Amino acid sequence: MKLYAQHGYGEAEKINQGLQKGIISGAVYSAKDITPDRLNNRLSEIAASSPSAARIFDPQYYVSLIGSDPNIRLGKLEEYPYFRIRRRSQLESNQLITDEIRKVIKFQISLPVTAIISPNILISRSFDSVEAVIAKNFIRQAKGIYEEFSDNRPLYVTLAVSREALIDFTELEAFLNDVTILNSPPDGFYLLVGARSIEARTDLYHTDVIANWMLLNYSLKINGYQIINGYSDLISPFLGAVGGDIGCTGWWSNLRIFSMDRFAPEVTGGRLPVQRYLSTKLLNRITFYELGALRRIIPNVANELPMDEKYEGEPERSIEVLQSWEALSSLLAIITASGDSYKNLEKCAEAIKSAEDLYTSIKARYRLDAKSDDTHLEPLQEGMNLFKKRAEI
DNA sequence: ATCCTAGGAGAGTGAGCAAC
DNA sequence: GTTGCTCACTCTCCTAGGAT
Repeated sequence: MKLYAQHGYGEAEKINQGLQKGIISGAVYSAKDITPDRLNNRLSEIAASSPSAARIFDPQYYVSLIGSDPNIRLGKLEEYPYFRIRRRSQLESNQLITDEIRKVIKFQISLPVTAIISPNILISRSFDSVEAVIAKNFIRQAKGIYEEFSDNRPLYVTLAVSREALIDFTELEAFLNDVTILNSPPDGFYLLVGARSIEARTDLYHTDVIANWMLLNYSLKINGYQIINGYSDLISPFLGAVGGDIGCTGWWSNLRIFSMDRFAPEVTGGRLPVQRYLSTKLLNRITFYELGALRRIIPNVANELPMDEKYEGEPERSIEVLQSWEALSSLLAIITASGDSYKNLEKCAEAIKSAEDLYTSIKARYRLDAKSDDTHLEPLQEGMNLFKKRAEI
């Protein structure tokens, strides 16, 4: 599995540096945080400086149904020619869906992207809902419309699902059956799993969410689709183990977990987050000062990768995401090396087991911050077991 | 234990200006 | 008219720590 940058507010040199260091192999740009003009320039710059890098654009069409709250934060999204606030009832018309897909694809055709992403809405409640019917329509029509443009780049269709909808296994199976018998299938999917909010860590670290997210990757792969997992962050290794092709993560917390919160009216101010260090051994992030303290008593916590030396004290802001990319890409390389799901899953199990052991030895000597603790391990373990049962591996 | 606000830094923006 | 620069300001991010 390869890693892409999930772009957001305040790009600066982060993506350039990630590509130069070879710790990411592409980037997914977000319409909200870049003007159409600048987007075009950035994509061209990357094409020139890193010709082999994947360059993709998420049109964020799913925001169209967010509602009419005047305070929603659309950022630059409104400057895009295809974007308009819609009501769900409008999308019950097949003709409108056709037109919308065409507009979004037409916009991307002129960009120096390496693949096209066709739009979709978010399935927020259930795979058995009006929204899901609309979403299936977006999926069915995409390839046919794309063929009008006689372009030869791969086409990915957005599939955005909330964790609530994903949890229902029976409905998920029925949905997968529909999607795997398409007349004109796309090359793959740009898969997003939405949490209710950015803070709730347990929202996605939940047995059924992990199991079914893995199952989506596994089933789609078996049916010949490529899968780009947007905002997958530390769950990527588990998705890559069972067939996911790409994982993505970015620098802010809203680029590591997908949530419509990103577009909701702003709540309050805040201060910059304490900088964290992604430990591949713990399958989690800890604060830079925890790393500093633990290094002396349990040196095993460090990844032994080049970026470690930037964490002697508090690192520069722009370093944090590079460290995340470096650590995650090395973890992905280890876990998904064999290309065989069964063997990869054994690697995952080993990783969880050694993380548990490491946490045990830390707990005896040091008290960790709540977000740095081991609560993610159990749902990962249980989710993986449930996945195996459901996929009959 | 939970809620809520203060507050700093980096990046983007646009006006103003100078050089060509 | 265009380009490139500075400067002051705005936007966006987020959590520590005081208040409840």
